[in-house]
Amino acid sequence: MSQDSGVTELEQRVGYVLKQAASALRTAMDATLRPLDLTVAQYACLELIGQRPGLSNAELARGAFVSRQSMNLVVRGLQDRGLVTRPTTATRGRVLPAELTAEGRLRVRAASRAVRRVEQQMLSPLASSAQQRLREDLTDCAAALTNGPGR
Amino acid sequence: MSQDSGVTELEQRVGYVLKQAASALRTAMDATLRPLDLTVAQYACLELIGQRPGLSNAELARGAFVSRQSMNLVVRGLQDRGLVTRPTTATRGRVLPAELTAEGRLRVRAASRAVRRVEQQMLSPLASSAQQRLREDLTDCAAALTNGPGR
DNA sequence: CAGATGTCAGAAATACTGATATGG
DNA sequence: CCCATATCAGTAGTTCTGACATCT
Repeated sequence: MSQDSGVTELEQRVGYVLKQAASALRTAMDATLRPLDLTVAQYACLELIGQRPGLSNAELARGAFVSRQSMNLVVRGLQDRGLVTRPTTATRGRVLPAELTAEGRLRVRAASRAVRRVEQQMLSPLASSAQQRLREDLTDCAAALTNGPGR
Repeated sequence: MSQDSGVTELEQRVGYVLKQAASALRTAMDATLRPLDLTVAQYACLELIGQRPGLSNAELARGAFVSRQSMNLVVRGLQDRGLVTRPTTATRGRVLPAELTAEGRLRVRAASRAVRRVEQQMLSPLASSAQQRLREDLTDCAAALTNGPGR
């Protein structure tokens, strides 16, 4: 390591390794969820609804990092498959809070177990303390980009 | 924190925070590169060619985590803008190795500086040693998913 | 022959933009 | 009035799938 002259190997760039890890995780999740007839977006939607019942479509979209339009299609598909219910009329304001059906709860439990296995495989080279630290550091990094540009 | 019964908060899931960080980085890079008239895919392509001249289109695609078809469109666009050159006939096999033009080198240098600032902002809450550790851990995590499922 | 590559075409999912309407 | 929401429509960029030819 000479003097950090500004030339950084691609594999040493945080952005690159972050993208690499996220891409690998995405591929692994796709493969794991395919036998369960769920896409990653559908799984994320189900998991969100299961953990925070009553979320609006816009909140689901933000939580799953997709557009409102895409999430709208996802929720409709899950409704058609009987995994999600949404009231037809708004009880408060314009929000139509989504909830899991009984089958939806079964499905998300199975999917969650499968995804958890993938996450554990990804974390397998790290010690338990390093795993926890990784979660915290990634959270801090995301917050540093979202909140504090000039603030 | 009671007993870790298998119910994990969404914000504690590695997959979620990883996606969160990657998504925030993507958004920040988009905003940073827009004034330079570059998309993230175009920047990744230029950076790859700059650091490893002579890469084939398929190698570029793998390196940028996109499909060969998408990378093909990206390279063509960069060729039309005079940032990239590719021989019309293959000198060896079927590969048409891409290289940066003089203007391409200028453009990628400016873009690289801008992206590096974003990366530094993302890493700002972390100490120097923690930054290096994060890079290594992410690399290990990606490798754990790519290489070693059952093999 | 197997394997990697470059290329083309169609289908599908997603995102972006703009517009409209409703409710706080 | 301002803002967030839900929804619809059109456009565009990306991926996936399959296919074919070329070269090692």
